[in-house]
Amino acid sequence: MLGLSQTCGYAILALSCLHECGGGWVLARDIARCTGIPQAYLSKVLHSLARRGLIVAKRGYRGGFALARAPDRISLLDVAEAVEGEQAVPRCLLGLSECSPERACPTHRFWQRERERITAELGRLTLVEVAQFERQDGTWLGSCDPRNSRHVNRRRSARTATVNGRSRHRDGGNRS
Amino acid sequence: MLGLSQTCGYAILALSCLHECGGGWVLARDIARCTGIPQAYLSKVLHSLARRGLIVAKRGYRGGFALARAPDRISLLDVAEAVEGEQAVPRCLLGLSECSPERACPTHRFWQRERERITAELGRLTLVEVAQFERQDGTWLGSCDPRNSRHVNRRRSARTATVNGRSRHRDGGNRS
DNA sequence: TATTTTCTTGACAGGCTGGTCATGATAAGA
DNA sequence: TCTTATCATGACCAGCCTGTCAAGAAAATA
Repeated sequence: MLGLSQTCGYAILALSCLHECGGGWVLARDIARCTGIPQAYLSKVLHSLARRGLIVAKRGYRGGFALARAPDRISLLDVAEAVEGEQAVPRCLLGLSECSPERACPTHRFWQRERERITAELGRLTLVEVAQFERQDGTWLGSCDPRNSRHVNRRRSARTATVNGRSRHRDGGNRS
Repeated sequence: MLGLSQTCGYAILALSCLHECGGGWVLARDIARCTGIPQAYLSKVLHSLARRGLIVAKRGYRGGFALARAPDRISLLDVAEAVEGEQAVPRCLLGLSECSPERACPTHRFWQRERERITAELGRLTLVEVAQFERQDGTWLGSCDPRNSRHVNRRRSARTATVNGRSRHRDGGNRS
């Protein structure tokens, strides 16, 4: 099947959800309800995004997740590589391990071009474009706003933890 | 991972190998040796290609496999759909089940265009183009000629069973 | 310090993909 | 009819992806 994994789709939905909240800690539970992703699985996806430094996590009372950097600096390619590893867009369309310019598969040249187009587009699309898309069309899948949830942290706490605006960038690093 | 399955790559290698033999029954064992595909697994791949009518199989002494129709009428898209089902190039890049024009994911429009390009190219590329590619570059992975193998059927038997030139088209149908 | 809240993480399960092995079915020829 | 060559197919396995569950660790607060 020629496509990214479902987990990658989940990751983009979750990040977009965090972006929509405009900074502040958002509970995994609320992201799950907002996006429809199974919560237990979402926890693992979020964890892998945190490990790759795309988001930061805070445990305990009034904890949650937040973007680790500005939304225009998180591309869909970043997400794909965080979730699926470096080879999210593989070199050989046919999945042949020893396909190279010297020893190529028949789709090699075509896929080389196409791969560049796809990689470039995934690199260009950031969470900002995703949000714009949503506003323009109103068709985005995860359009429920987690801030309207009864479980979400109060707005004032969202101001305290200004994650996007830099200030706690280095927090993402010191994890075991 | 954004790519077709390895099995699909196997299928294209195997079909190309059959085409290179220019008609006549080729043993699964020889295709396996020529392409490097594990023989037991190749058997299953060939079987699924036979079920979809891309090749014909003959059991018993001097049996083997042969293309069921002319090589320029077997596209890579045919192969992908035979092996991976109709949705070889899925509608949603992110694998989201409910992604549609009314309720879209952020990559929807981009992927719609890209999907058409890829599908068209896979539909255009047939076994003939694959063979041309091989001749031009000499880089094709499965370039060992199974006819040079000590196990292959004698050339005279290859003339007997002219599969490509029509004549036994209907054989593919009557299987339980 | 005890409690509550929340993320973390390991165990596990089901389905799919890639792969192996053994047995059965069938075709040709002696 | 017997033998041999060959494909067909079911059982099985390992690894990955998706998903669930539960116990553990950490942070805030009373």
